[in-house]
Amino acid sequence: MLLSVRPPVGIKQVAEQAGVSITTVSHALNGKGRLAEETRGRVREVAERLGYHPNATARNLVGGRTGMIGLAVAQTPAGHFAVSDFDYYAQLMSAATAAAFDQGYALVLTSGADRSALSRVRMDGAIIVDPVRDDPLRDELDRQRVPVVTTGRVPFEDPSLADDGYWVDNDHGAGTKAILDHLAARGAQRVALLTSAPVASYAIDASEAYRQWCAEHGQETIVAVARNDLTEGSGFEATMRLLRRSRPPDAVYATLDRIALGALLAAQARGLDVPHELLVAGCTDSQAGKWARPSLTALALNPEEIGRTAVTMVVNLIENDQVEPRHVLVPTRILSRGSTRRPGVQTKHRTSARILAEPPPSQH
Amino acid sequence: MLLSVRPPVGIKQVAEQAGVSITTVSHALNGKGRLAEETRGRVREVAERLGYHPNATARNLVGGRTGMIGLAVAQTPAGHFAVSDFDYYAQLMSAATAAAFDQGYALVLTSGADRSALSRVRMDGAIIVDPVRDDPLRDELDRQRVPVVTTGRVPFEDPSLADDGYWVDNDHGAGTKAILDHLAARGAQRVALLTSAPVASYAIDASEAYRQWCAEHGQETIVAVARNDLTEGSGFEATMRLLRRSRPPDAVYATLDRIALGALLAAQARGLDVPHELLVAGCTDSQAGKWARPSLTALALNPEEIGRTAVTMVVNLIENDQVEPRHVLVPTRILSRGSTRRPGVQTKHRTSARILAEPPPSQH
DNA sequence: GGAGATGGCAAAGACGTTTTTGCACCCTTG
DNA sequence: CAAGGGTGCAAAAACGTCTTTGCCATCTCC
Repeated sequence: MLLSVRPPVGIKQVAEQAGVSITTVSHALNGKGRLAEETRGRVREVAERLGYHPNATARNLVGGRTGMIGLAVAQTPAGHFAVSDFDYYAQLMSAATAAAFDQGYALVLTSGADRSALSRVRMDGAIIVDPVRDDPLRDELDRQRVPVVTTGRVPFEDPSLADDGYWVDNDHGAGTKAILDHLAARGAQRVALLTSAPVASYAIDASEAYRQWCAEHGQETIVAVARNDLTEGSGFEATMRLLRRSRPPDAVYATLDRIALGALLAAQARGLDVPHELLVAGCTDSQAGKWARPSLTALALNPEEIGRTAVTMVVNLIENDQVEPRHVLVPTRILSRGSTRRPGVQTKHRTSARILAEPPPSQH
Repeated sequence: MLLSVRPPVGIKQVAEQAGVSITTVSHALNGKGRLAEETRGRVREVAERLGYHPNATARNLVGGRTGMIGLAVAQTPAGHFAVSDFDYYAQLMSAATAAAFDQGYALVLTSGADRSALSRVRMDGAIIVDPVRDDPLRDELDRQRVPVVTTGRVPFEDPSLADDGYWVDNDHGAGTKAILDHLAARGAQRVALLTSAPVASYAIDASEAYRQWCAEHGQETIVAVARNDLTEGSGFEATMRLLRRSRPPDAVYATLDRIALGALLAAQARGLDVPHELLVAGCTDSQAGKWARPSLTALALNPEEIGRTAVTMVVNLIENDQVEPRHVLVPTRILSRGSTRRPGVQTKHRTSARILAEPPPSQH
């Protein structure tokens, strides 16, 4: 193989070859200025022939924009999750990537824990997934006036404080009540809530909605908080605690699919048949839930829509310095599956959440 | 809210505040030049106080590096997959992100189909996952002398042509033979191969290994190629074709987990008990496979290791302009689960693939 | 006490674009 | 035919940093 030290082809080389100035090249290629159409064509052709691509860095330097949107993946005080742990994140990211690309941006993955991310990569905007309070990256972004959209809200301990930043979130309040109704419609008398530590807004919303729903329905609140690792194991353990009570629940709603799957395992370990002796439902659809036996009824969160919306919002903030509305609620829907399937129960449409039937097996 | 138009703090502002020249600031902050330690400290302190972060774009322009590694996600002629479709991709990406971050780089997601990606974002190197032939992005990267590492090799129709680029891949040959041995050890007499169109190297490797194994074991080759969408539906359909044969197979190995899951559905539809009447195994571990009933025996590919290795290789190429070895094979291992569990069968260790038992339920 | 070595710093150039400014030229119009 | 306006293009400035060059002062040594 020849060690050809080919000098990089820049705007200068194109100008030389085309016999024009670099201004003309820039104008011709960017459709600016006043140029003869013939000149434009010629320059374009030379650029093509030379395989010229403008240096993105230089372009960014003068333009002040980088065309990059940071995506800070989830983290908790207990460490940060691998994206692969939850279908939710993967789907959100996948949709966000496509949406960003369509709008002329690229997504750059960054760690939410590391504020140095900003001095490595200049981003025009950022999306923070499931933000926690006092996120150092968020602080840094704010200081640098980099627009931020969060998916899920910053959880405040005082619920009267609302997150007035830009965010897109599910309507977890309505969704939670819908799935509690779903369980009640199938005969649940004592629905327990299986939740995680309130480090993310969805956990807080779900708890709040659960309490309200119980008050409205005159039901005792039965709550178990799963260990922070949020695995099937922690769901298993928390459910076992519930089932050992003197008056155990007859239905369980978990705020995370992996925890709900742990609940299925716990029911199995206790010899309880799901759905006949215990109803189980989870939040967030997942492949695992689809394939579990019984398959897991889930509150689907539509992470693709959330990812797309977040990208659109942050792009608007970048390009127009504003976006309306500041907050977007994405509807949830209930995927009714085996873990809540009881004969002769008609589905009730009680909330805005759409109720969908399970897809046919071959589609799964 | 006050509309404070705060001017961005640059090296100039720091120099002013510290009463020195910008050269001195740059030298102080980067540990270059000959400066009094006291001066360095003072400058550093002023920079900290002002919240100064060097502009990454300008720094890149002069340095010629961007600190970014492109990750081109999978694509096929039939369109590109969502990353979320396969746990494999999500795990690879997740591990690659962490590895890149550890080594001072950030991962930028890009579409493999779009060669314009390069003029948007300048990347120091790129990782292309499951490359196809004549990838336009790859061509463009080569032209621009951007180092590329692929995970999986570029599939050549002529097997005598090897991909001499830089790649990291599983040892699909050894892995395939190991899992075929696994099936044979459980009584399979007629193992069928369920594969996808040979657009990726793993499909080619698996087919080749399968043919060799059949020749060595005097078994007829039984091959079905699944539709290109690579869903459970295509696996279902392809398996049904196999099962309708006059002499149907008694075991099926699928080169993708979703196809294997489709095979489980097909067996169910035909009333065949898995594993007693039909053995099923798939390539690639997934949550769905873990939770399917019976749970799916899988050839685990260790995508995290692949992602990490690819990042390390490309970083070496960027920083040292070379890397040894040019090719890395990551071992596979067999996750033996319900879909191949038959009583009284001892596991045989016949290849380098490690055979692991299924984790306990609560760990899943 | 002068020559050389060393320390501290400022000025200027470079990175590769985009954008602004300005100069010619040609055409129209009264 | 001159004034005004449009057209085509080149030169230069700007983006924010790092790096090189070189000047000046101070020290060290004989």
